[in-house]
Amino acid sequence: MPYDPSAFPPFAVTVDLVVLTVRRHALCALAVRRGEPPFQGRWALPGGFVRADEDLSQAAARELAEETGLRAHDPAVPVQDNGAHLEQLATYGDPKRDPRMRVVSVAHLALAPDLPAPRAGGDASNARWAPVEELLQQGGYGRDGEPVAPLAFDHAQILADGVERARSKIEYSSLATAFCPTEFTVGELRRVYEAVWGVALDPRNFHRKVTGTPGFLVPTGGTTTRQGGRPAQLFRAGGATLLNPPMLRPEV
Amino acid sequence: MPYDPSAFPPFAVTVDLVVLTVRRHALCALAVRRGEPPFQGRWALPGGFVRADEDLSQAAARELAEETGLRAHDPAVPVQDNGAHLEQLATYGDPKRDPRMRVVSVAHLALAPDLPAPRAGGDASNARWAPVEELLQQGGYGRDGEPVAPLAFDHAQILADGVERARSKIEYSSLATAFCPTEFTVGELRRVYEAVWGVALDPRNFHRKVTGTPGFLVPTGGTTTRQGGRPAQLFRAGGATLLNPPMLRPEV
DNA sequence: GTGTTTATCGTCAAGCAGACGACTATGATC
DNA sequence: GATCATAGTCGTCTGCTTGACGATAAACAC
Repeated sequence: MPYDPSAFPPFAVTVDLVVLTVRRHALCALAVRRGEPPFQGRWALPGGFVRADEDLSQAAARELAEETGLRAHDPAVPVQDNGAHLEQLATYGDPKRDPRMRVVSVAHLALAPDLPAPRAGGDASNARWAPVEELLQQGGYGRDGEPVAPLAFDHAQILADGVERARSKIEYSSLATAFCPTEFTVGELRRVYEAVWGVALDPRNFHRKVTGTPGFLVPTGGTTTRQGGRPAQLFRAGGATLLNPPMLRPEV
Repeated sequence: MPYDPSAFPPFAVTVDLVVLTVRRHALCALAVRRGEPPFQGRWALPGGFVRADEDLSQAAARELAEETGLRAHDPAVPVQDNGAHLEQLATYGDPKRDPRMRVVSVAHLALAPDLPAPRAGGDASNARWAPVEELLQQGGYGRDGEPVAPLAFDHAQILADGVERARSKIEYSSLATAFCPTEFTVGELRRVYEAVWGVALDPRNFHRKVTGTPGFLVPTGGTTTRQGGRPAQLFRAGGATLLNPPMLRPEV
């Protein structure tokens, strides 16, 4: 099969972002309102076209910065400051997923600590953090009683895949610390697990597990009472990125 | 940002396949020899352009069938007959990964039982099963003393990612059975784990683990002596696709 | 002070994994 | 046919991890 430029059809390639954070004990995702057809006025995942000279991860990092101001982190470096974790999720290329043309979307997953309200081109009403269950329920009613339209395109599927990736990955990695600020307490980390998994964990067993895993948490020496109650030790994420044996998600 | 068709550059989209199998106690991958530039004469992963009306998974299944004659399996259905397991691996889109043009490749991972020698357009010399360490070593010498050229494009990276995916996924899923024929013995399944992980496992503990996990293996009633020694029970893969608690890979 | 909240340490029993002994049922070899 | 080599299968024991849960500690609110 010789090289024949007419032998392949042209595609548009985009990146879509599943940006997750934990707000008020709930796992939330960033959604933006579409300003033009198709799906005008509907909520969608942030994303955009990959530029001609851009790598996929560069495009994802650029979109993330444009939407949230977050800098993406080199995955090889442990999570520090307020950089977000960013990784490729999966690629979606159904021929009919975009009615305009053939679009292949390389979805990425970003995990970020709780952030100020998002901006989308400076317009706050066109971007928001929404609980993932609210975004994923099809045709129900949101917390404010307003009817909820499903996400545009196949973004509900992409979001569901991203949430599932996050849920399973915090089992065996230190990724949950990406949802926390630089310094955090064991209790704050536990509340992240509880929000992402939607379960309640035993504070004593959780404390034993995370403090007993070498290299997972590094004490900073400080303490805080920002959660109330007895002062809690502050930690930073340690160098260990793999949790072995994994944190066990309680069976449903 | 209004819809502007000139706002995005056209891409070529391909699928590349990491097809793994276990032959003679070694994890092997399917490689094809390139017939045209660039990288003419070098080994590469099989793959090809996605057609205009084709989904990504369809394109991957088509390429797999063209190269091996294998039918891909619906992932929702437990592995049966000689269908191969096929799943999306990751997408590679470095602007310079193909010197001819901008190509985004959606790599897929296929796991197959040991197969007869492959064919590439009917020409056996242009397709082969090669041990993955042989394909991944850069500029060394193969088992026959012949110098080994690295794989074309970024295929060494893709292969390495696919191998790592397979290695980690058999820990917590029943995916290792995809390397086995329909009916297999506990020892044969153990040799799959040993080949994929490159370690030796205790036959007694392995037997206890896999036969003690409900729904993982279903006895067919038959026995075989094809491995020599005492006759062994034959099993089929059970409905359980998740292995909990996981099979522990011995630490390096 | 009393109560509430959160953090942290300890105890105990059940389950699982790793190490390894013992026995079984074939084919191969003498 | 006896012996050996090979592979499969069943048990035992020990140590580690988990899940359930009691107890104590250190802050704040009243």
